[in-house]
Amino acid sequence: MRLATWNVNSLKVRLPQLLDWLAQSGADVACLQETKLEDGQFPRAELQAAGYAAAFSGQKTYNGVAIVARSTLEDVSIGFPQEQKRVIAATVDGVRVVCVYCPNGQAVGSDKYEYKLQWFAQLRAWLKEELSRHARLAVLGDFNVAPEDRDVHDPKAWEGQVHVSEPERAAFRGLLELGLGDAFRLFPQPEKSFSWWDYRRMAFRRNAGLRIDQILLSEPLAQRCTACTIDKAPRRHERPSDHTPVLADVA
DNA sequence: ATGGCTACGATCCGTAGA
Repeated sequence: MRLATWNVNSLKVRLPQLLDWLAQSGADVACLQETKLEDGQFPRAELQAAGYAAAFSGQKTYNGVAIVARSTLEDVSIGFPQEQKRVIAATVDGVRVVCVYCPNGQAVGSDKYEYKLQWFAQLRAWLKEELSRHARLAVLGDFNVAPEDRDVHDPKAWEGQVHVSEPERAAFRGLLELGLGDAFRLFPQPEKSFSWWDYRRMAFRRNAGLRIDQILLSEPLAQRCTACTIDKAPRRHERPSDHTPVLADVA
């Protein structure tokens, strides 16, 4: 089973790229973030024609998450109560799939930063509950945290900044402490592997990025995980998302 | 010096992202 996550930064703009990528990547399940679409605008028919069912929770302009899958999506849940549409979960082929779009946090010390830390505490509590019911659980998404310095192109320049600050990293580790593993770090990886690059200053060409999109696997899934990779190809397209997909294979 | 892109929904600039 091939699981994937991709912050598409507007599904309306990126739908053609998503359909191409689904056909090429072999993804069985794809978690999408920043769809920026109300549910009535979700391109259900286009995805269905491509062979994917979908569960989605969206809003206009901001946020919005979706899970698309070749198999049936069962027991769909929109996660913990919230105005911002950032969490959706479904069971696919016996795997509990949780799609998250964690808050950005804007700047350390801002109201949005405090919201981000509180949000992670809520997510942790909610995931703990989900894990008690689902041994085979995967959390995929844009966590907006680079867990370690090796996930940052220039750790010195980023030191203490939002996405790498110690409280954010502690919040991320708090999720791992529930018994989840960062699939990407289960395997040897190339140095300077990132999943996001700023649109400005030719950041992608300079590989000035962050690894802020992750796939977390519960122990039974981590033991069966055979690969985890970042697919940089979509970031090279015309009009790309600033994020690129991350994939994990689970036997 | 603190911007630089991109998407969006509002107007022809502001907000947000990371």
